[in-house]
Amino acid sequence: MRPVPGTASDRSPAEVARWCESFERRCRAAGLRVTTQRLAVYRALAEDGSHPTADSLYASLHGRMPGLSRATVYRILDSLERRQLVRRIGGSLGGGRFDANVSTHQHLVCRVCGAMVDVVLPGWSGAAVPASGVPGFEIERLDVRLVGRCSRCRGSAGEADARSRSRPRAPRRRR
Amino acid sequence: MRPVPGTASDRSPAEVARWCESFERRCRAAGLRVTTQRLAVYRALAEDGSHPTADSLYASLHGRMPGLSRATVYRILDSLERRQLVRRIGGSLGGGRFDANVSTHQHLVCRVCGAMVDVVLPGWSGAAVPASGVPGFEIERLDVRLVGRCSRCRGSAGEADARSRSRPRAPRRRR
DNA sequence: ATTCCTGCAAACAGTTTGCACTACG
DNA sequence: CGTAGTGCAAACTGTTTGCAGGAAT
Repeated sequence: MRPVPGTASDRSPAEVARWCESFERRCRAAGLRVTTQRLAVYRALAEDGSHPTADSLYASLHGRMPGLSRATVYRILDSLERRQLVRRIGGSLGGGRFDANVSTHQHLVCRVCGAMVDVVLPGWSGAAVPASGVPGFEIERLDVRLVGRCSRCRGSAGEADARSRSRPRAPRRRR
Repeated sequence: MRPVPGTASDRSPAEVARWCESFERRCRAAGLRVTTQRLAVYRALAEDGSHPTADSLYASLHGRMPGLSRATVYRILDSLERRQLVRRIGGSLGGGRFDANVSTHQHLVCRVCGAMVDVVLPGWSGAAVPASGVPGFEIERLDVRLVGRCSRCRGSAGEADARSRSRPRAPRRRR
């Protein structure tokens, strides 16, 4: 799979360290066993602020952990998301993406290259909205994306959107 | 593919008629040929307020139009989205979903069953936000989802989320 | 008549599963 | 030592593509 764009966005080591320190505890509290694989996947996700996909995480880990299987990465991310230890971000663009940042925040999404960065808009906490009279619906959280073009993509004339970029691919077998 | 939940939400015939009437004109204006298939796909999407997937639309059309191919539905939706005649809604839940309603609005998403309904929160126009100081990012639109549980799913104890529901499936081939 | 569009089937990409085995607790 | 977790490979779902024939302008 192609790497997720915006890979340059690494998180501050201090923040990563803080998250990883408490991870083992939070894991146990959630009734999850602390395995080498789980730790590795979580750390990789915490360090990578580009909101990588499961496959993308697998690719970056596979070098260091040759035994690691793709299915395990999917299962781990699934288990972590279920216990709210990571967050899954819906994005039509190339499968589900993940975020180790579980505190309230929004996302800036570039429609051209697909880059996605965290942003905090003060006052946009979940509590701000449920007041609006909605049917019998119980709102639990807000999912806000600010879609536009990142500084890099504003320059390049490109009107093509992310989905349409021809991606490098192995030559297609003739039929 | 399984049908998208919340299929009960049909749009008002008046609204559908209005959209369909102008569709042919808007198509030509966008440089798209007006084909039987394009009309059919658009009408089906306009009538279905449940934000169906491409596959789901194909399934509902295939009965009436036996010749229609799945690839065509995908291509049509893609072409329409590019010209902004329909809107693609990113959602981790079961692939891309589409909406014939292209006016500014938000979505209520049930995390249990995946149902998705349009909702208009006054004052949440795109213009409300870009003022917030963001780097070199040019915000073009806001993508807001209110995630929670619909009235139907609040009743049923279910804590399982939509992704985890076992879906009916043909028996798996033994290996 | 020209160009876009469609149907078909195969290829692709992303994700999930059954089963046997490993290792956490 | 019991059970959650893992590796492997195959299967499955959703989507895209090349090509040849067909329809819209």
